[in-house]
Amino acid sequence: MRILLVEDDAEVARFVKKGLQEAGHTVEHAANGRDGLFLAASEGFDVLVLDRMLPGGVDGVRLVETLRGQGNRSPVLFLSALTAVDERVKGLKAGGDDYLTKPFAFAELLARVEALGRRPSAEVPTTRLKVADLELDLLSRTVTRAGRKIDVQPREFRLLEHLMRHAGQVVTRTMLLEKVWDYHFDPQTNVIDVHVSRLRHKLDKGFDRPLIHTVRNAGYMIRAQA
Amino acid sequence: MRILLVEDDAEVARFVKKGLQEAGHTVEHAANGRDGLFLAASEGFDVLVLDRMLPGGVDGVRLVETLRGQGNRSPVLFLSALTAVDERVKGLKAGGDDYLTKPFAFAELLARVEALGRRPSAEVPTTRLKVADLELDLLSRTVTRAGRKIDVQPREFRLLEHLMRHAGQVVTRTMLLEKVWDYHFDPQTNVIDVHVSRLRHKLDKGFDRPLIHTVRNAGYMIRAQA
DNA sequence: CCTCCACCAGCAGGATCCGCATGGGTGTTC
DNA sequence: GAACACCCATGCGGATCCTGCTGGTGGAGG
Repeated sequence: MRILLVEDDAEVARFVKKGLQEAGHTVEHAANGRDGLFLAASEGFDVLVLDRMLPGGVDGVRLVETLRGQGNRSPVLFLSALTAVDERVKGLKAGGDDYLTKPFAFAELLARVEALGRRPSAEVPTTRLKVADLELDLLSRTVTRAGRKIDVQPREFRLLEHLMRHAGQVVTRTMLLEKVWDYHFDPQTNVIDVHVSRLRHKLDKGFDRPLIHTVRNAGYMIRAQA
Repeated sequence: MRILLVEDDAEVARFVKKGLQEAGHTVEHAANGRDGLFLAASEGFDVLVLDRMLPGGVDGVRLVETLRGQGNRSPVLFLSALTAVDERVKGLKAGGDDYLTKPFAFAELLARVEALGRRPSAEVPTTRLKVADLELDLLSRTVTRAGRKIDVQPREFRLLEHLMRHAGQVVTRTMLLEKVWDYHFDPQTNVIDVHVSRLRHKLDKGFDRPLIHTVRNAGYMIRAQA
């Protein structure tokens, strides 16, 4: 399960991250709201664990509200030292799904995170993928960036879909050949390069922040951050 | 929102039920696990609020496990006097989605119940159309009849989609020209006839009950009945 | 029986799409 | 700094796929 932890207290963060990883999950950590928002918006996580109070403008509630405004429905668990009922209600009303107060037992945190992750897995067929301002609608087979429609060809669509389903992760050429081309061998040509190039041309042309990134000697990755 | 409350303590039950109703929800109440299970299994609720301890064999955890075993995924909030972390973890692991310990503030219960109800209600866009044993999956752009995959071309797909969206209703040629071909004039040819014919060939060939019906001097209609 | 409407097979034009090769650029290594 | 590996972009050619039209046939309705 891919989990995003946004927590400024380094000690708590280390503790939680370690525990979740030992339970077999993948954990990304951000130390402030701005970074957290960025990651949450650009990559797909199964669960977000947010500190309610965060340094630097963007606190937990603000973060959730922004995400929900963007149509992001990832389940959110708030972690907070604020025990007052009012605070908890505020967090839940803002779009949080659960609220756990510090100090907490790690076993309970884990159980709650897994409970949250369980739900959406009850297959809700994703109908649209989103990375930053780039959206891909599986139903209408439509791609838009910053609201503007972009025409892509079938193969390009499959390629982009695969990249977006693994946003934030490096996708190797071999994986692409398998999943997008159904090739189970090396075609000895640069088919992939060509299609990536064409996608780039259509998606990133005219935008200062490119979304498709090359990872030398590895493959490609799509995400917001440069 | 339809909420099922399973709680043996009459006082608590009255209090919770009243509060939820005042917040605009519909509440059914069962005083023991057996009744609760029966209601939950036979009617559709948006959220289940279960007492962890219940008289008479079927307690909260048992109830959830049974429901989950039946494929019921309704979100569950446990209400319990058992505050031990182990107990909470047990409830969550059994398939519960949240766990609130007594005594609790009603405002928090309400916020949590509404948080639980929020998730699945996020509008589920229709992703597949179905007429008799014919299915059309918008996501994978796939058509199957009686489980067997059928290849259709893009235009045929649009045609079929439009027919199925108006299953049981006559669809005129003019409507089809407008919606499927984006023609706003009469092409003076039998384009439609041809495509309908091709669809028929693919869909109804080999089945005794045809789905596509001609309505003379009117148009076409798709439906199960002959 | 006659007429009109609908059906279907075949055909051919066209457009789309895709993959390859080539030449240029950039980062890396020695 | 030179050689190398990796990656990028563009143009081209081919092949497939798709689509719409024609024209003859069948059947329903009057």
